[in-house]
Amino acid sequence: MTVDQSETANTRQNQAAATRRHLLDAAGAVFEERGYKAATVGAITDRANTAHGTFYLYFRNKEDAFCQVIESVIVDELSVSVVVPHDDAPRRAMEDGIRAFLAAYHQHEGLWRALLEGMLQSRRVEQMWLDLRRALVMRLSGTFAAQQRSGEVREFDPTMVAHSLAAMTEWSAFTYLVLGEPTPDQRRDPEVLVATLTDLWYRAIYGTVDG
Amino acid sequence: MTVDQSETANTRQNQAAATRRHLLDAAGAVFEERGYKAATVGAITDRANTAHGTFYLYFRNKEDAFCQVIESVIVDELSVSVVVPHDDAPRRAMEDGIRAFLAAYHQHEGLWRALLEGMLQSRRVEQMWLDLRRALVMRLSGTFAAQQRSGEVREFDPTMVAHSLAAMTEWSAFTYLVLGEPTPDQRRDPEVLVATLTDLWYRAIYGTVDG
Amino acid sequence: MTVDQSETANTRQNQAAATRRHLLDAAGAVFEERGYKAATVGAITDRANTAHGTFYLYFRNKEDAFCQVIESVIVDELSVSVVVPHDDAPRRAMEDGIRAFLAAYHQHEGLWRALLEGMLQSRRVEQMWLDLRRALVMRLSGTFAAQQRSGEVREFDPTMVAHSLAAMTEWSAFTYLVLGEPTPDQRRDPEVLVATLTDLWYRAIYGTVDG
Amino acid sequence: MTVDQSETANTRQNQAAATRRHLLDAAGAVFEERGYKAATVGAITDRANTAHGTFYLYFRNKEDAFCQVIESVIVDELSVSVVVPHDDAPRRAMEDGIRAFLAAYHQHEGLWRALLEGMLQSRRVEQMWLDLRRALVMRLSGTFAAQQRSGEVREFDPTMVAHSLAAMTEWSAFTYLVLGEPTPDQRRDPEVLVATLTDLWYRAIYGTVDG
DNA sequence: TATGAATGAGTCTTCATTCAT
DNA sequence: AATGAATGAAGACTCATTCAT
Repeated sequence: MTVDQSETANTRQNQAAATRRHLLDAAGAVFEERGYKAATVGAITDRANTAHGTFYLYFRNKEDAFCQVIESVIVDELSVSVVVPHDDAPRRAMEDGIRAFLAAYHQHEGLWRALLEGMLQSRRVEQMWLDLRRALVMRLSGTFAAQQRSGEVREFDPTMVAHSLAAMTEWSAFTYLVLGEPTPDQRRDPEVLVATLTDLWYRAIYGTVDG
Repeated sequence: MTVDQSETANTRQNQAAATRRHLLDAAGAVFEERGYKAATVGAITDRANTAHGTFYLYFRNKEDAFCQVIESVIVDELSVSVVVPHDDAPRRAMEDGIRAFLAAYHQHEGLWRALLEGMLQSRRVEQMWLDLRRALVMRLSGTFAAQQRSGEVREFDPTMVAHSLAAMTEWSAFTYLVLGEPTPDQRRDPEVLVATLTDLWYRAIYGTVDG
Repeated sequence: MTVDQSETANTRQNQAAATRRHLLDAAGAVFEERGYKAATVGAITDRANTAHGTFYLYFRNKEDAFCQVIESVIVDELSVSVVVPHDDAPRRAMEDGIRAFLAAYHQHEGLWRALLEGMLQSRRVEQMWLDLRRALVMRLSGTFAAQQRSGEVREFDPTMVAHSLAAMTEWSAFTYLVLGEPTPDQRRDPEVLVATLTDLWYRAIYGTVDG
Repeated sequence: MTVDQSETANTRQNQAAATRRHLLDAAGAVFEERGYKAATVGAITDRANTAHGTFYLYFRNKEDAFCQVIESVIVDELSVSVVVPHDDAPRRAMEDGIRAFLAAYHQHEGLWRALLEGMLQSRRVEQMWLDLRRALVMRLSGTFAAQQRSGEVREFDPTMVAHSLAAMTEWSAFTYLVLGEPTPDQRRDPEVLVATLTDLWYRAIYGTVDG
């Protein structure tokens, strides 16, 4: 292969990568705006300034494109939000983790909404979401178990508690940030939710019950 | 109006009521089985043994039918699960309320799933769901506020805590009962979730924090 | 059910039957003109003056429509061409059968062509065609076997001979009538083919070999 | 032109010839497996390990490639099967010719099927097929005419009989070998067909009719 | 009140072919 | 000679909704 061919190949690869990027960005924007079902391939290619058929050069179908969007957009950001407990400031660690998660959520509200919708309509999206969630819950559960072994926290079923706290966090975030609950008219302040959730998490793990 | 006419009218009204009932039942079953989007008017009228067009005599459209189904099926059952605190056994009251809610959920898993889906696709369904939810959260919030005034419980933002605990409960229920999380292979035992949630609720409201 | 309703129902049934007829006729014409693959649902509904969706009220899909066309158009006509041997004039009976078959072919040349094409592209069409053909071959084979038992004709494998004579007849007809072989420039005269085929059939069944 | 250039040119030519060969082989395999319409240019270039665009360096389009495949694969083999009558053993000569034809057919069943399909969808393929066929029929017809002039065989229209016997042979072969008729469940034995066809050919040409 | 035939907008997907490099 | 990214026309099929009877 001559240098010339190599350069040509490189140029083309870059072009292709750019096209893929345009499509992925366009797909992200369209899913964000319209949700899963209402997003159409036509809207994506229009926004990406490519021909309709070009879409199928990079994605098998809409489902595939959606999964790629989620993976490229959400998964990365979410990994930041892993709760890393500091021995000396457990509450602070929790708070940071929750804040990071809510920030990731806030960043792509429409996409989370679309993910929820897609999960209910596509087996593959559901699986992707479940895998994502299970990884988080299991990491959390492992942390709890370790803390139990070292006597830091009381006894409880680490998996069920991790599951429930995770549920509280995601669904609170969704209803509060995306849907504007529980008081629709007011301004959202993510910090209010951070404070509430951190408090509940902390009580759930470290708190004691009087009676 | 003669007696005869009146009787005829009555008969007609009864007929109509029966038809409406058939359609509502059929719609409930179809939404339960297929979800919101995948449910078709044809499937509903087939199951109800009515003509396709009859559907539009009783419902403005699919969205309307879904809302009526939800209202007739879910709302009633849900009202049972309102947490009514007894002064003497607050934990027991909580547990009963949570158990009732999970039971209602368990009863109509497919419908809850469809509700989630419909909420993400139809403004009106979203509104219905939000109204439903807000009523619950506000009732809960009011109870908390009252308990705070009487000194039974510590200080916290009653609305935010109600919102978050409700979120934990519904989303735990959905992921646990409908999606089979967090451990897909095991049998679901609602009581395990009841115990976990009750514990977390109780700690959230009545627990104290050591440090 | 009142008389009025019955009349209404009847009127609608007639309407529907008419629509179905229009679609079937249109489909026949379109398949005749364009062949199987090139025929489109749009072309059919355009010609039938119905909406696109109406097509799917009467046919599951294009394949289904084609099969219905073939069944309504070809099968009937073909049944006429069954060879009914008269004891006293076997050659005349053969000739009449062959002539009838060629006439049926001639009537719907494009449709036969489309049938051939559809058979190669759709499992269901292939099956329909094979069933049609096998019935003919087997009837013929049975006739030959009977004639052998009564000593009218020599010994040979009745099924294989029936198969081969049928093949000669259909493929001769196709290449001669539809494709214009073997001498493309001349006028087709079906009687020439009738004479040739009758002669070959007769020799195959009743002829003797000198050496 | 220097020697060096010439050698380079030669190398290039060989490369090109090799590429063409790869594409032709790949096309043959793909048409054989999938038929005419279902074969895609992409499948061919994939199998040939060339770029998609390279296909159009060697063929004007799919139609052209198919014709070239047919010409390179079928025409050669078919020329073997020409019936060459020996004066002393006419029946044996016929049998050998028929056997050779069936063998050629058997060798490339999928391709014959594709040829039939292509012929019905492309004017140019139809023309190629007709030319091929007409050459055979005319050669046969000429042979018959010569035999008639030398008094070896009876009087008949040599072209029509050649046309009909050819039709019997090809369509028998197709339905028997490719489609598995007339008795789908049994094993195919080409020799059974050879025997049947030879008998019918012989009777058609050399037989006499009693009455 | 009930019927059910008819509508037609809306989407996905495939693939032969082109062309700049 | 070879590449492979891009094109875009074409067609099947679904289904909520309407409306004449």
